[in-house]
Amino acid sequence: MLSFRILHKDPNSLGREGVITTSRGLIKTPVFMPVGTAGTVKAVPHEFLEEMNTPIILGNTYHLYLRPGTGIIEKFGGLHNFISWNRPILTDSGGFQVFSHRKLRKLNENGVEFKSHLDGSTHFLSPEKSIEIQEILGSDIIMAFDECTPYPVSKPEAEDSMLLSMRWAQRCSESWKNRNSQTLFGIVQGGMFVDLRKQSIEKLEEIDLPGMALGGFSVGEPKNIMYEILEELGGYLPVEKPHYLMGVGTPVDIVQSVLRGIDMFDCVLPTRNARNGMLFTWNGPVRIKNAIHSMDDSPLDPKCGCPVCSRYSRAYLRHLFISGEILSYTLNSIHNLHFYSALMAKIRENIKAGTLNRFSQKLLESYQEEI
RNA sequence: GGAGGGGUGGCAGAGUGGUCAAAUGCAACGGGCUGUAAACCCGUCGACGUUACGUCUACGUAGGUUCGAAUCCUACCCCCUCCA
Repeated sequence: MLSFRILHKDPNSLGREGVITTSRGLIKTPVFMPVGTAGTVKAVPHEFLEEMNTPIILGNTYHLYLRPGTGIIEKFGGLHNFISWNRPILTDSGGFQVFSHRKLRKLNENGVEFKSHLDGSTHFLSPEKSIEIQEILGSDIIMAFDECTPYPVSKPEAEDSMLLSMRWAQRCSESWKNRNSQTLFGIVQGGMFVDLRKQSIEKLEEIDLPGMALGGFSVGEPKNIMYEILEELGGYLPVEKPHYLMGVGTPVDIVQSVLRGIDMFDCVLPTRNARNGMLFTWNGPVRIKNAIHSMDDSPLDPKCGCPVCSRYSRAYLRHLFISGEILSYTLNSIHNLHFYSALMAKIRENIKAGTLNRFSQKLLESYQEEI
């Protein structure tokens, strides 16, 4: 069971501040959900996620199904018990792997045959199978199995793909059994075509799932296309349901999307970039391996209250990264996730205060991006 | 004292007459990463000219052979191994 309540609306935009209630805890929105594909937010112990008030993390159906396999997770009574995380979990359906592993799979009306990237074995994922796996995982929010459309695609291709995803969403809904303990979100597709996207929203509204996700963005399209489409879709999404923009994004992407009515985000960026030495600060990105930091005894971000910034110098963080020390990945990830967590808290405060536009402007200056 | 092996770009290490400003790895420097096949990937890396490209200086030192030398010859300097 999941309920969504909007507490405040930004007077100057479609931004909303609210709360999602699940049986495993509250989720203040707008929220950023760290990605923990294989049952771990890479390099970060759960304790740190809890300390920085991470309300919910992601898991991935495809990856967990391949390894460790549903048998093991079922024996533990679900993913929460297996990984020892008792806050909410959202699992992606495997739809993103239809995109990211597109050279290793064959798609037909019934579903997708994947050739495992681990051992070459073949596995068939259908809407029903994805839901069945997600029921075994026991995640609080489960996602419809969709085809994440690549970019670029022609309009007919985008339409076919969207209609397929909508038929699959219907099948997901029909096979969704644990309606009391798990909540199913539908996923809007339609490539970069606004009319297809609107059509997709309408079809999902007919199925009437409790949450509305937008998929198929940040797949290589030019920077501003997504903002423009969100702009058009903002007023079109069902107001009373949470809006989840999948796989997005940069700090600027997130604020820009909140302004256009998005409530939920996930992205590998803070964790992957952390492991690759790119750190987010309130003054913009820092590439910690750059020579300029080699003697710098100041903290990564003096405005950041995270355990890393309160204790370690830039010079030390650089040394750890350059040396390939394991601790580097952990400290960098903790910092970046803390930054994202603080970013979302600020976004919520600014919605309450009606100052989200000003906040957005400030962030743009730090990240020197153009809208 | 005798016998043998070797000195190549920051390091390791290929190359043994022209296609060599010199493979490859590491280091260094810069960049990328958006529902995670990512502790990954890409670029630069002798100097000078913005770049295509050109010029110059370079494979221990000094000479030589050759149209042409990191590669062949001579001398010298240094290092390593084995034997006494």
